[in-house]
Amino acid sequence: MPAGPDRRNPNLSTRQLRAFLALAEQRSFTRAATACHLSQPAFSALIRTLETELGTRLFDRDTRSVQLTPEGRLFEPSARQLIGDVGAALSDLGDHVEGRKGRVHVAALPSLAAGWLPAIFAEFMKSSPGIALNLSDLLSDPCIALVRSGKADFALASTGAGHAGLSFELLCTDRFYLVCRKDHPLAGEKTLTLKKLVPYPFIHMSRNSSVRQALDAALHPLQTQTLLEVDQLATVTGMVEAGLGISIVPALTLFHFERKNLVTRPLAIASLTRRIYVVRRAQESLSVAAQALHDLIVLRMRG
Amino acid sequence: MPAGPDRRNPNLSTRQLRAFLALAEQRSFTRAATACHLSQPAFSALIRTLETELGTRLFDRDTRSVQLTPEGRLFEPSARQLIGDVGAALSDLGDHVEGRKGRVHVAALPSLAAGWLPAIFAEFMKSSPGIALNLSDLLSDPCIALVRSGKADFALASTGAGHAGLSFELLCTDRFYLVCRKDHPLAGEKTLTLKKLVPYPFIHMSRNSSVRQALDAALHPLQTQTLLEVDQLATVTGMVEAGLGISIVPALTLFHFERKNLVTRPLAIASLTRRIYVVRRAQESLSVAAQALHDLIVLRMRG
DNA sequence: CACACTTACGATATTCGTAAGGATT
DNA sequence: AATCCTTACGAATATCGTAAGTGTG
Repeated sequence: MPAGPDRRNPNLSTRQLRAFLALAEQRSFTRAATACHLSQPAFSALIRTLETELGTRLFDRDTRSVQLTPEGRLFEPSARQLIGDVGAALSDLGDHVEGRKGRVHVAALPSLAAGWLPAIFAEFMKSSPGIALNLSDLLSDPCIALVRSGKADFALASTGAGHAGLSFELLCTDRFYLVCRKDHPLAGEKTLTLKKLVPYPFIHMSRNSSVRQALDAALHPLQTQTLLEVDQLATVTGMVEAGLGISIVPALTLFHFERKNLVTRPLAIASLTRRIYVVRRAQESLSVAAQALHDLIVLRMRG
Repeated sequence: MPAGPDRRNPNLSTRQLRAFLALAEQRSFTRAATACHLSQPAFSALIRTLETELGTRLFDRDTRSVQLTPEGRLFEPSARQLIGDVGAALSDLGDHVEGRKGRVHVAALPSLAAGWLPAIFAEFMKSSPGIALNLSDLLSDPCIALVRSGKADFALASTGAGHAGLSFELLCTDRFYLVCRKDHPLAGEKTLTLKKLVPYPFIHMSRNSSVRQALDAALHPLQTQTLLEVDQLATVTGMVEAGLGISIVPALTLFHFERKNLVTRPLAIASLTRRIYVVRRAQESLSVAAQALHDLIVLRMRG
């Protein structure tokens, strides 16, 4: 027995709908076939197949006239609507694929969000004006949580514990700098070692910040003389500028400390680094827009 | 050069959309292929073709996991909506094709609309409860005009002038009857000839009615003694019953005259007939619902 | 007999399922 | 080793275009 069209799951194609609409408009197989870039018999077969699948004649035709049946007239607005909806969906998808539309949600450490990302965001927004950007400036763990939950496309963070299902790509290794007042004794030291710094009062970031964690790991087992722990780098700036103490911060945060009365000096200590990772969900590709921003970030960082 | 997918007119099929949705739900090529009644490699090719046509990867897959890409997630609601819309359109069309939905607009002569059609309409409405009926009870010319303009599906009328583009199918030949009071001299006549009728005062339908036109054509060149011309058959009934005169009416209108004081007697005069036609647009099929009503009308008239 | 849709038919392209391959756990 | 997706490939199917057929004005 020949397999007839499945009335429950008919296989309808946009070609058939376009052919149907072309014929409804042209009222001529020959002209409609031309419009569809098909030979007339092939076009005729296309219509016949559609009619078979729908289970009804759609056109009354003889050699002299072609016109819609009542059922054809009933179907025409549906077909027009469907073709329009398909076109809209495909156009929207195309816009996203080609970077004209989109949204990227980035989670980034505050130390990156304030100083280093703005220029990149500005560049990206200029080259991709249709793409909306979203930035969550949070500590490392909340950043990673946003990625895990799917709310953020990727994060720029230091790694905490092991995270199954996430991939970590090393973006850069951030070296640390001493920050102190120009009139501080250390400002003129020739070579800076940890031992020389430890005696002075420190202004620290709080212990849950990635800056502090990297620093503590590097200093261990040395103990610093902690004068104050604060949450914001800008507060560190103010405290150091007021002469309350010194601090050690990563290179990417130095823009906070480019001030008249302050000195920043690199610490040539190999172990004293902070690793910044691009964190994303493993086995899941980035959206076109997110990939583009990711690529720009990597390019500007490494290039 | 291989013909790539036309980004402007992509050929998208419901099978592809259903496959996409099945895979998005099942997150497994094997299970989704089974759900789509396809071998797994064939299903895989179907997805690959769809991705090629859309110009983007829709799923991230490896041996361990299958999940939507961001673009796939963007497309999913569209696909779901499209499949739903297609299903709704096809279901609606199917309802019409199978007679569960529909509307039929009939135009019919008043002489048919009052006496003969109601029983047929009642029968049709009972057997096809989902189909809405519309009846325009008008004189022949307006009936035909409704058909020509597309407002009515078909008409039951006598033919007027020649009408290009319309088809006339003889439904029945209506014989004429004398109508008079029981106490009228003609009520007891053995054989009725036109000559015997002519001397009596007549109650006539107005000249633009099909009843009158058929009658005049048959009587010619005889002249009747016209007492009164009225527009409604019911008025004829009243006038004849009041003893003002006699009348000649077609068989299909006799239900108006089934009254205690009246007599109806067939006129065995071959030329005295009225032809009732089914009038419809040539080269245009009737809707399923209209065809069903048409068939019932013909069956009940001729069967 | 001219025009327009349908049917016939061989050629081409697509799609199918089975079987083998490759990657991951 | 087991599982799952991809690739390979011959077979079945569908679709195409050319050419002949058919019916109507």
